[in-house]
Amino acid sequence: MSTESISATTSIGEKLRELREGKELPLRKVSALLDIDVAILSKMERGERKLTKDIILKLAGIYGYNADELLVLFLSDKIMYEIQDEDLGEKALKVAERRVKFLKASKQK
Amino acid sequence: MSTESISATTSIGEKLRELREGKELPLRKVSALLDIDVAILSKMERGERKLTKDIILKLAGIYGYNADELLVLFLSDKIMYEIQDEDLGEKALKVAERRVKFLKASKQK
DNA sequence: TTAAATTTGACACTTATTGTCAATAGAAAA
DNA sequence: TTTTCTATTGACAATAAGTGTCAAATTTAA
Repeated sequence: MSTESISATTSIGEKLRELREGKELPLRKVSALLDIDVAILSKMERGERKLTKDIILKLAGIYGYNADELLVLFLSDKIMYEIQDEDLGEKALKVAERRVKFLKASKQK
Repeated sequence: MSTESISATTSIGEKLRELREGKELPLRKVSALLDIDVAILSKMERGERKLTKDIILKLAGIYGYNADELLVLFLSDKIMYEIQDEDLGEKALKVAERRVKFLKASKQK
């Protein structure tokens, strides 16, 4: 999966809302499928409640959308939250990349 | 500040411990300067308690060490925590980078 | 205006995080 | 070894943060 197609401006919540509206499904129906309160799903789509990997995977199934792309968006949201308005955010991302690559290289033996 | 010199294997806690031991300062003295319990500082260095930006800045002052480098390490630790063992971590980092760059470009007008 | 959909806020509940402290363990010096 | 300094551990209560549930209020569409 490439990441180039993923928007730089859309959060995971917004994306999920777009997908739901694209399928013309009301919160009511989707929340029933997920077996959660309609208020919670509403808040998740608007970023007021935390999403979980589990919910994302279920929604990918419901909307017939690529799960990995949603998970990448989800993870990048969490990353964005950590670096927020920090000036050093970009540098921290570069260091994290180096560390991830290092870990990956360490694991494959 | 460049990030190339920052280790891919050292966490912020380990780094702070190295710095403290390099200066041969006991936890007791440093925690007194920070006005926190010695147990908390011990746990922070070993990653059992969360560090804060505030503490990091104070420690940079105490150890006479570059604050930005420590903050980058601190932020990258938090990022690493979010992506943990996720296969998609690296892709999420790339998306986050694009988003940060986009935000930066939006702000400068 | 009705009806459906969504949002909002209050609530009780659980879980996480916090600072404080004392006991334990470890290391180094005497 | 005994003493002393240092560091770690775990328990505790207090606070903060996150959770699901619900009903009322608002918005949207028919």
